[in-house]
Amino acid sequence: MARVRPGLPARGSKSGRPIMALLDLLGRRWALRLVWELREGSQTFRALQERCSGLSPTVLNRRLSELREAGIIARGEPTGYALTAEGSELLAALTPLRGWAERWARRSS
Amino acid sequence: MARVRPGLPARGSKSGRPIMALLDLLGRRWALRLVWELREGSQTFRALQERCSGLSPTVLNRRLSELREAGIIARGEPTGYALTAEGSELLAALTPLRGWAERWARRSS
DNA sequence: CCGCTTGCTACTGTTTGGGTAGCATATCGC
DNA sequence: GCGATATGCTACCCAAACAGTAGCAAGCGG
Repeated sequence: MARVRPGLPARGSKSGRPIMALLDLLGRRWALRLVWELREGSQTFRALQERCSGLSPTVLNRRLSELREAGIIARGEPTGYALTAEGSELLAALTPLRGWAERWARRSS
Repeated sequence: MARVRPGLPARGSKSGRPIMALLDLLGRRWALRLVWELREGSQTFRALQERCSGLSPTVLNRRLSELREAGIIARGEPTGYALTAEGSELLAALTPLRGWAERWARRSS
């Protein structure tokens, strides 16, 4: 399942530095996007699929498993998936990206 | 070459919202890591390869092309690659991740 | 010329992801 | 009970992405 934990060496880093593990985990397809799509609360498996334009359930389930094992997301109540407290902090650390992306759009238009 | 520009619809988003294009671009393997590895200045092609534990030149060149086309990195002087001004701002928007990753490591140990 | 570094491409396999179908469970109305 | 619907999820097979290795052309120092 290609576990990703901050203590384990990440793909491309034998040091085990947490930031490398994180960049590895978030650098997998749809991982960043999934965290982003959960910003407004819990979503069901199928809702996540639709928001990511029908990504295959295989990959969705794999990413969900990895992110759950990393403690970033968890099962929602009574259904679906949601960010954990840690996941919410990660999302907060990610929000500067939105501002940057908007400036980027203005500059390159 | 799978161009990524903020105006173009990203994989999985027909809206063309810049954040989606960015999450798509940075969600490709090694992309986040490459931006990170350039944080302390220009690096040669082969230096980047080593820092990412020998990722294949095929992929490295593809990521570099994509990131260059997106205006995030550029050719260094006289050799190598470096972050552009925009790229440096992106890196700045990414730095909160390091703090999060360190807390993450402490919590899950 | 020789040796070294530069960025980069070609080739061949393995890994990852995409696309579709379908299952088992639960919940609702009836 | 019954069907209808929604849930999370798995199996299967094929395409795309990536890894691993070799090697090339250009530039520079000697």
